[in-house]
Amino acid sequence: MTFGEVHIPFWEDSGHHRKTCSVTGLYFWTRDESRTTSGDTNEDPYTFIGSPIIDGFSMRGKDLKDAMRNSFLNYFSSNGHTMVNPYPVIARWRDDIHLTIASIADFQPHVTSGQVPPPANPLCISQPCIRLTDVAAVGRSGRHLTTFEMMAHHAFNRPNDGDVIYWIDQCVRFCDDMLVNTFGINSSEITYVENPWSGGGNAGAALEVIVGGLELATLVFMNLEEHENGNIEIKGLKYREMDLQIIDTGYGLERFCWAAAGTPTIYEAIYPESVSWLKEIIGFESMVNDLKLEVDTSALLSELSRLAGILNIDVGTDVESLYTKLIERLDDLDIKISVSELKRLTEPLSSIYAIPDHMHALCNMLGDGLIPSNNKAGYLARMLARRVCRMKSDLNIDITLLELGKHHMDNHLDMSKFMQTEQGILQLLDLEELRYHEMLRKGESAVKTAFQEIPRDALQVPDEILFRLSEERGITPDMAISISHKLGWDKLSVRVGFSADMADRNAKLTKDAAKVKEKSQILSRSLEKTSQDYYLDTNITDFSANVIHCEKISETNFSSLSFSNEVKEKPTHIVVLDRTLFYPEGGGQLGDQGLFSINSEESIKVLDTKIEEGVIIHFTDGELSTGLINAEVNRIRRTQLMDHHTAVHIVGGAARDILGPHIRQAGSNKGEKYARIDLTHHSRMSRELLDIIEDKANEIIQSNPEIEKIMMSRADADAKFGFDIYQGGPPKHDLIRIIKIGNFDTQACGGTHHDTAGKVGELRIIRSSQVQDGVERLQIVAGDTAREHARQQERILSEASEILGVQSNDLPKAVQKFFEEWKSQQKKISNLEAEIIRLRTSGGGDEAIMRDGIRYVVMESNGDSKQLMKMLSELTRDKSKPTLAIIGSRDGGGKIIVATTENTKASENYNSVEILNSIASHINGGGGGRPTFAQGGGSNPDGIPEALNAARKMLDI
RNA sequence: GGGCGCUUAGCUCAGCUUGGAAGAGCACCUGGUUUGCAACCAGGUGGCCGGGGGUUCAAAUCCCCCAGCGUCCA
Repeated sequence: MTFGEVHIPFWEDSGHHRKTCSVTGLYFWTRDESRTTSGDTNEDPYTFIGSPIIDGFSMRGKDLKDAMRNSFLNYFSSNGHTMVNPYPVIARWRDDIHLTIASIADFQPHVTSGQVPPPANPLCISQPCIRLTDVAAVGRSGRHLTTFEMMAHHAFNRPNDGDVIYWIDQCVRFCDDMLVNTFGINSSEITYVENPWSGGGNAGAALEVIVGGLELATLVFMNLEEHENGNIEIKGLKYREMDLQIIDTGYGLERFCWAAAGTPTIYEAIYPESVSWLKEIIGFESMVNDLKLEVDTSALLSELSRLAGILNIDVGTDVESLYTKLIERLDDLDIKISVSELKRLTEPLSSIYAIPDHMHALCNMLGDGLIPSNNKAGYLARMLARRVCRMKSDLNIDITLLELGKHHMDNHLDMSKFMQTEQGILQLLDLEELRYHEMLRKGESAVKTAFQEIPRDALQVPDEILFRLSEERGITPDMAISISHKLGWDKLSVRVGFSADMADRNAKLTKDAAKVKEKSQILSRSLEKTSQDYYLDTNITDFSANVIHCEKISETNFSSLSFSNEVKEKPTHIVVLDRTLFYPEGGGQLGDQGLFSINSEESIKVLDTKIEEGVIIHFTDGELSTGLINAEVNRIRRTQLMDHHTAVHIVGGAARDILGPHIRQAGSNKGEKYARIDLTHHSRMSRELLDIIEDKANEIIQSNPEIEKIMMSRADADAKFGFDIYQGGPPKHDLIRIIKIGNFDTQACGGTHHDTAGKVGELRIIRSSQVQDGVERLQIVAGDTAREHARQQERILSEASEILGVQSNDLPKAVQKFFEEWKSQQKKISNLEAEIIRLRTSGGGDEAIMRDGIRYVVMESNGDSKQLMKMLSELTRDKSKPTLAIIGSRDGGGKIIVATTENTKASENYNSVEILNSIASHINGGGGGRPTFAQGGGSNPDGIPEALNAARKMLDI
């Protein structure tokens, strides 16, 4: 049997036949012996539109989804599966993806790798998912969505341990039974297509479940993992069997709804309220009537949806060829319509369909506490918000993003399940629309500048200009063209195929940028994991332990290491012990420092501590031989690190209490001198706000709650505290350490903490800055450092006020006064200088010589080149006095300026640049400029008189 | 995580490619015009050209570092 084939007893028991699809060549199983195609080919149009294939679901929208979901979950619950609550759509437990893209993503990588047991086995779930890869096709194809719920039943088997829940046969039996007996689907219309799946390092046989031309579900039997010595080859990669066999299924909730509703598109089945609301607002009916089409629009739409479903065209990037093909197929069906008519009908519709879908994704993301940003997951939310804003303006509707959000939440969402409040989501939507309009406003002048070289009657814009506007300013080609029409380039259009090229360009840029970072090893050989004794009692700092390994740090190894700026000396050796109290850098907390005693007199310094695969590595300034040693962690530094780490948790909790549930830690750093915490928030924080948070944090410290340190399994922690505890990053172990500070803050954290919050003493938030849009960084000092910081501030104040001879309180006023005086005096000086120049040049002075109607001025002066220029312009301004002026100054290495009065005999006879170049050698310099105005300088100021003499000689004066 | 761009007068922005006297519009002030308002005309005030370093005789302009802001892709 080759990989991918599925032979199970169920096929025979139920009268299935294995056949080859006449279109795709894939094998499929069916009860209908006369069937020739697998069901999901371009010869299998949707059969359920207008005649539903799932009975008994007459409702629409949210009610329909709820009922469908319940039926599914009930079926599996009553068949031995434990129902598991859905996970957030923001995949914070993973560091490889931002969004939950499938139900199995909930259990990756910890459960699928076998490291952590599943929360239940077998289980069923309906997981909201967001996939943005086909975002451009949403609304156009009739079936694409960015947000959907993946209903699933999962089983995790360990056949080697004799622990098998169920495998392929039972899985298909469940599926078939449910489709036929719960959803009333005609059994002869179901096909199971053998189409093996591989991706993300795993692979397995799989069946696509197709009914009525629509793929309702996929059943994946994941039992292979990528391995260099694997004996199974799939698509050029080698795989081997895993210990774990995973039933990974996915049933599209929305597709079930569509199949039950039989509406022209999937959007009408799940978002009927939004679709009709938007249609009403833009007056869709009268718009259609105005088109005076010969055909019935509802029939046309159904036809379009059927066709889009089977046309194998990338709807996202190649809209034009989709239209061309649609017209051809419609013509075959005797529906006569032109491309422009079809577009006028479907373009507004595609937006009407896409808006509720996008709002659904957006509300779900924001509901999970995401803050829109210009980076990472936050950017995805912003992109969706901006797509909606754009569609809104294409439709020319006068409704805010906030109103759309309100309408969507009222009709399609159960807000009680979200962490963010409805008010909070609305505020974020409002902010996003403001930012969008700000971008548009700036975009207008950007287009004006970018297009200034393009003739007004041009038909097209160079690609590069459009690429750059899009990448740097967020102005899509369509937007750029529409702005340009307003500005007077009324014949411009986007060239056909441009968006496809832009997608290619992005793909190429991404590919070029993808560099694999090599993870370098610190240790030259593998060692036993070190016993992490610092967790036993964070207050003990003296201990003895056995040295089990010591090596010199090679130059190449050193260059791949990075140390914090608190590591002042260059380490020479690394030392590994069997047990240690030294905390290794991790979770944003810097590594411990201290001493290793060789004997009662000699010791070496521990400069930093890191961890690699469970082995704790001490970086020292000397060598140790194996055997027992005494060691001591720098107690003052450790205490300070604990002050800072505990303070960071407290500030996070205080900020969440004051600003709302969307406040999350996006990163942190705790050193000896200060700590910082990055918090997700949509706006900049004022000093007043920081003060409020600071007060709250100090209140928490004063109330002195106990700091609990709880060890528990990953599954228990997830169940008890939810995913908010993983603020420091995705968890990497099965056993998790929870730090719980009263009721103020609970986090999974490996750092060292005090036993009670009061030990921190006091904390100050000394400044805030923005790391990226939507992330605010707070700098914190706590404990002794807080006091030291206050002292330093006072020193700065008193020193500054001493210089000005005022009291500290009067400092701002005094500085203001001095600054203003300084400015006005600068002004006065420059006016006086101008006056001097006028006086020196008005009369022509002794330096002036008249000859042949030209005034020659050759003189030395004071001042920098700016002042000289002023002088020269005074001298050569008057056209009635043709002048050649040469002025030199010893300022700044020597300056010479040569000028002639423009359009006069002087400028005709003399070239300033030539004169300058011929005399500049005397000051070891050079220069240049225009023929009537040249300036230069050099490095030999004392050469000025010689240079001027040379000029006089040359001019013969 | 990877790019790209922007920062110039109180505001909105040109100028940077190719180094050589800091610009426009709006706002503001003065004068003119007008019954008044709006508008208009003439003149004027207002700039560490984000910060720091470098190259150069000379940097808003070229190079490097930092900061703030924006934007695209994953």
